Amino acid sequence: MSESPIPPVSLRGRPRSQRAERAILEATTQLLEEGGFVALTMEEVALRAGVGKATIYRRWPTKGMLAFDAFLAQFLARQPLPDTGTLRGDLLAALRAWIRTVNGTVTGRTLVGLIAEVQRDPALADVWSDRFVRPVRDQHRVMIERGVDRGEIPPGADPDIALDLLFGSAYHRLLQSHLPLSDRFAQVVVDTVVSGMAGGPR
Amino acid sequence: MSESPIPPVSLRGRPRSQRAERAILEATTQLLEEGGFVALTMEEVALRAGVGKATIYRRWPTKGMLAFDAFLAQFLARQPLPDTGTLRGDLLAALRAWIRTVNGTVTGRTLVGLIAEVQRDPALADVWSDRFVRPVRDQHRVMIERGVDRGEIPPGADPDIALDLLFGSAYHRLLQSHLPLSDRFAQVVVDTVVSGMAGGPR
DNA sequence: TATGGAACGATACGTATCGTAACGTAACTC
DNA sequence: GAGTTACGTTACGATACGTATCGTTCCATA
Repeated sequence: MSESPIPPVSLRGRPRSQRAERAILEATTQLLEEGGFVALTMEEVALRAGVGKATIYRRWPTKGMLAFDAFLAQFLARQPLPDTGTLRGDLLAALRAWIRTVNGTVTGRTLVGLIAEVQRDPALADVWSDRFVRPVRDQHRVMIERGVDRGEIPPGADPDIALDLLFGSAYHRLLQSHLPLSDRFAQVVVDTVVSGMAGGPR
Repeated sequence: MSESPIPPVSLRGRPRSQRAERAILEATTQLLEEGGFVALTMEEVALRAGVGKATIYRRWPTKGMLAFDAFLAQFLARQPLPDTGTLRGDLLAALRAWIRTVNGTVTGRTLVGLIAEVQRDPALADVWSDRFVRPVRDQHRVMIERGVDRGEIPPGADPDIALDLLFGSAYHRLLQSHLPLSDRFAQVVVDTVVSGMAGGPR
C-alpha cells in the first residue's frame, strides 16, 4: 500500500506506529497464504504481528477490509497492461497473466475468499468496487479501445461486454471449479470473443 | 425435493416426520427470501418450523446444505431447455430465463449467498457441483450440440467454453455488480458468442 | 398388548470468532 | 512537563454454529 488506509486523525499525542502497520499486513498476508480468508482470524494476526487487536481495529474496521488491503497490492502488481500490437495478443497476454496469478499463487485462493466475503458485507462491496473492480476494468478496457482504434473491431463494439466475456468466463471457472483454467481455455476464449466482436456488429 | 435428502437409516422406531421436514424447508425458504443466506439462522428456522434444532441436524449436516436444498428445486424449475429452432434463439431464451430468475426473484440473492458459502465449505462445494453445476450445464450443453447438428457452428466448437462465455459473463455481473443484467446485455452476449463460435473455427 | 428403539420438541451447553472496552504504559507535541 | 494519543494486554459482550441431554411420542414387532 502506498499510504496508510486510515491516517491518524490528530497530529498530537503518540503517532501511529508504522512498524505495527507493516507487521499487521505481513502477518495477514502470511495467514492468507496458509489457509485463505476463512482461516484468517484477527486474534492470530495480532499474535503474529506482536500487536494488540485494538491496534488492528484502529486502522481497519473489519477483517474483510484488512484482508482486502493485504491482497490488493499483490494482485494488482501481477496484472500488466500488455501492448503487443494486436487485440488478440493483448487480450491473450492479459488473460494469461490473470490465470497465472490465480492458478500459480496463493493469491487465487485469497481472491476467491474475498469475492465470497464481498457478497456478505455491503461496506466491503463498496471498497471492492471502487479500488479493485473499477481500476482493473479501466485498465483492461484500454486494450479494447486500442483494438477499435486499429480497426480490428468496429467502433460499435461494447468494451464492457467484451471484458465480461473474457474475464467473466475465467472467474466462472475459478468460482465453480467445474473445469480447469488451462492455456487452451485462454486461447479459445480470446479467439472466440475477438472473432465475435469483429464479425457480428449488432 | 423429490425425496428426503437423508432417508432414515433404520426401519425400526419412530419414523421421520414428513410434516417436520416440509415445515423446515418452508421456514428456510421464507427466511432466505427475507434476508438471504447471511440472515438465515438455524435457531430461527427451528422456531418458525416449530421444530427442535436436532430435528434439522438429523436431516441436514450444515446450514449450507439446508439452504441448498431449499434453493435447488425452486431455481431449477425456472431454467427451461428452450427449443426455438435456432442456436441464437435457444441461447437467448435460456440466458433470458436465467436473468429473469436472478433479477426478478429473491432466488437471485440466495444464489449469490450460496456461491459465497460454497467457497468456504468444501463439503457443500461437492454437493454444489454434483447437484447444481453439472445438471444445469448438461441441460444447457444440449443447446450447443443441437446447434452443431444443425450446422450453425462447426463440430470443433467447444461447448463448455461456449457455456462459460454465455453464463460466466452473466454470473460475473451478478457477483461483481458493476453493470446491470439488462436484456441488451443478453442479446449482445449471445450474438457475440454465436458469431464467434461460427466464424472462428479452431 | 407390551416392549424397545428411534424421532420428537425443548433447552442447555461448548466452541469459535468477531468486535469493543478498560486498563496502565510509552511516545510524541507544544 | 503537561497534555494527548497510541501502545499491548486482557477481559468482555454478542452472535451463531453445531452437540448433548431431557422426558415424551410414535411405530414395528413379538
